[in-house]
Amino acid sequence: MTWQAGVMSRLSDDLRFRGLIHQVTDPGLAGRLDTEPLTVYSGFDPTADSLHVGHLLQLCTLRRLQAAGHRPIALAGGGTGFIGDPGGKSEERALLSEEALGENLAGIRAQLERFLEFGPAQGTGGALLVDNGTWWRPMPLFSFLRDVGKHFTVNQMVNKESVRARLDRDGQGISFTEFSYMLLQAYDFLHLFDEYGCTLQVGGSDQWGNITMGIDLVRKVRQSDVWGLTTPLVVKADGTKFGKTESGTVWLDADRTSPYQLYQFFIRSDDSVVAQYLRYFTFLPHDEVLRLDASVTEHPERREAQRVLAEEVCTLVHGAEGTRRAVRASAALFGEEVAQLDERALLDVFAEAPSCRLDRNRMESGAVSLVDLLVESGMVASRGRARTTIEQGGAYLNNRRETDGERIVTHDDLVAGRYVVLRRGRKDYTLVSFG
RNA sequence: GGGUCGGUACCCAAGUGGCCAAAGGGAGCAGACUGUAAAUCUGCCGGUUCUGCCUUCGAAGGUUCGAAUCCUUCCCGGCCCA
Repeated sequence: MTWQAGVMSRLSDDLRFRGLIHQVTDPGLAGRLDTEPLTVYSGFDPTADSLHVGHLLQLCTLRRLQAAGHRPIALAGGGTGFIGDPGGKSEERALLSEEALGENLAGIRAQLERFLEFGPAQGTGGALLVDNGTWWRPMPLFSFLRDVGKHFTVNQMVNKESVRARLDRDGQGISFTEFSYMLLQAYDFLHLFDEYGCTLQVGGSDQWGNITMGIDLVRKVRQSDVWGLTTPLVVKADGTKFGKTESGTVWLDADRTSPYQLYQFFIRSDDSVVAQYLRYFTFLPHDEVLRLDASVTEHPERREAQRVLAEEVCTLVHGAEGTRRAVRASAALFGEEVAQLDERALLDVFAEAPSCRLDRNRMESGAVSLVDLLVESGMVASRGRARTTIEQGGAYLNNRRETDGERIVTHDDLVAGRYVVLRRGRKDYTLVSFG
């Protein structure tokens, strides 16, 4: 990536416009971001083999920085992932096995590549992916205690919010291992400073304490100034944690959360947060963002901002083709005339939406009732629940409400010769395929 | 190690021999209203072959016609003492 002063000069304005700056360690940082290329890092803990939408803000922020000419380093915590960050959790974390960690790192690596341009060779301006396991594993305990531990007092460590929370909590402790986490993260910054000239760490607002410790360490040991920037905590309209639904985490891995499901997650965003999400998670020009803001105010029923948001994020994460299918599947399912759908549209739906296969012969012999369908497709947990749902009017076959639980599914119900669209409630669809 | 209080359904939390599949709240689900939004109101919220039957109140035994409730042992946690 080439150095473009013109692009970079607008970076701080862009970050401000998008509300991405929660805290900075130095008021002068904004100006610096606009005038000189920096190497910046953000850490990702490999607690699973996929990132989830909770990581989206950091991913997008690094991407913005890179687009403006800075060099991003994604730090995969192969070393710290062994330890566990005590912040944000009320309990001690289970340690990861070495194999699990390796798999997780591989999965995350692939996803990072969707957001950042990794250079052909390190040091040529492309993004870098580094694993802190490479320096932590060979680190002798004595070196750690002498070279890292010596620079911190337990007093300041104990005063960190993340530690306090654990100390104050009755019945919970914090292990020495997790207590050490902040030292590891602080040293990571020093290491990246030494190796790559990294002078900026960005992270979520919960990382503030860890980031400042790294800055202190670099200052003490190298007499150099480095900086930190935190982004706001993303919350849902009700103030709870972003990224979880009733059915669990929204992953960036298509095998865990399909493009359709990701698209649906964002299209359902509340009016009250969509403007914010648009700023955080898309790269649309400011005037387009403002236009969509107005659209929410003037014609909320069009859900234009939600549509654009969902499409943009889905494209970023899964690419144009996956998004096309997600949009098409959504249009098909949420449109009225399921019976009219052609095979091609159904295949898109089948590929994207939750689906299941049932035995055709069983259906042909008249042995599959609506209750069976609901239970066997996994949409409800028990036959009792299925009956309740049907009685309450929450069950639909091919988008037509059915109120008879014993209703038998016949081949007359099939769409395109083998499918049945099952729906529970307003927006929960499953495509059932016979044979 | 001693004392003491406690472990109830997804979470919080009542219940302290029968009227308990177990109050209440939250979460969740469905419906109405809508815009695949929010708010509100209504219903559901252990399973089932459903006026019954089965499984559940930390675990295992026991007392009793009958136990989430009483007894014994054990496991886990809070607090206090050592």
